[in-house]
Amino acid sequence: MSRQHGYDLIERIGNLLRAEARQAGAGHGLQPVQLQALAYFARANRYSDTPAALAEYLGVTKGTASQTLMVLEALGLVSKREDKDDRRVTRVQVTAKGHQLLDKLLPPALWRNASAELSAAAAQRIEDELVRLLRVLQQVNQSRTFGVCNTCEHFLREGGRKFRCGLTAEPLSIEESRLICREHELKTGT
Amino acid sequence: MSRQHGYDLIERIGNLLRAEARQAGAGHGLQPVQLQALAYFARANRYSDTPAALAEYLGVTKGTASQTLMVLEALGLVSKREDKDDRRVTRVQVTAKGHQLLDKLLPPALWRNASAELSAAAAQRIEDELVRLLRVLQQVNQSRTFGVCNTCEHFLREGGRKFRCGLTAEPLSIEESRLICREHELKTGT
DNA sequence: TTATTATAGTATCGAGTCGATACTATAATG
DNA sequence: CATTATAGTATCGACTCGATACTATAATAA
Repeated sequence: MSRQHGYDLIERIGNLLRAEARQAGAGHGLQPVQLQALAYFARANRYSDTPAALAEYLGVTKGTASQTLMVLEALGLVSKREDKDDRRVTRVQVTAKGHQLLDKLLPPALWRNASAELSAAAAQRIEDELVRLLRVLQQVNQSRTFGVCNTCEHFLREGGRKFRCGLTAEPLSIEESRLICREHELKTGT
Repeated sequence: MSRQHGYDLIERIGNLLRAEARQAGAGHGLQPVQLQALAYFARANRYSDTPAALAEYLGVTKGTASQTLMVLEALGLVSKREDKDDRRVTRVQVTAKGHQLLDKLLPPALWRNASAELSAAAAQRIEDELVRLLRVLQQVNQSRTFGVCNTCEHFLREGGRKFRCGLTAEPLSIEESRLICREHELKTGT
């Protein structure tokens, strides 16, 4: 019935959620971008917990990403440490305080309430279509997918509960296999 | 397959499109928000072409909306005029230059290319689910829907090609009935 | 009528985003 | 060992955006 185009719809939805995220974060002195960055590191695996990866994920320059991180660090929501092997890289962890805040703020109340209004089936349909849309966009944009490790082209099952990354050849824990990875690639033929 | 949650998906999609919109507008000295505002006025009907309506649409304060408009006016993309009946209100029109720019920039190339990759049926499925999601969000948020006039609860067909708004009692042209309206309300039982 | 209150919009300020540029430090490559 | 690439930071300027205060006009109440 509605004659709105897809792009307008996405814009509308984005505006509503952004306004909500702004309000949610404002109470704790956080901008929407900062909240997104915090959420990213809470779900990033060991190949993806760096400022450079955040910049790619958010689609901003590394300078901007660096600034965002400085704010989060000053607030005690994340901590940094130097990588042992490559002393150029900095690794970022979410602190207990950061995790606590995330649990409280994300997803925002509007989203939670909206989800409650939907049947499980309806929510699943929406999610399925969103996944399709995202994949096409990423494919066209040739951007990294930042998918979950165990859905990756490089993910190997070595029998039982043993997993390995085919790209780095390193073994992976179950927990690790559920985090998002910068090197994630869509399985061919999916 | 994917274990990402709906909210993360929306965030990802939003980031990709926002980065694209930023790039598109940057070449013409426009910020993403300014482009959105311009697009809004290009599709706003006569009840909705004011700074206050823009503020509601974008979810920002009227001060912010006013500033955004000042930029667009300085660039010659919109023009303002006083309302005849209520001298407090300002009406905003997109200039020829503004329309020209919009045609060039929106929807952004990424979206156009992605659409080209999808079958008509797949695109329709995505759009349908986006509409559902948006409606639930608006319902929960109790925000205005900003829908197209002829999908409104107040829209009246008076036989043939004659239409009328049941809220203001004014007659509507066919063209007008295709624009978005600040007073739009979802039909009950849809 | 006249006071009060509500609404539309602008002006101004400060905190923050974000891109651009330049820079340092380390690693990889020739 | 020189060159080049990469990770990250520092700094600056243009801009967003909320908060607050303000003006002008309209609607409402006394």
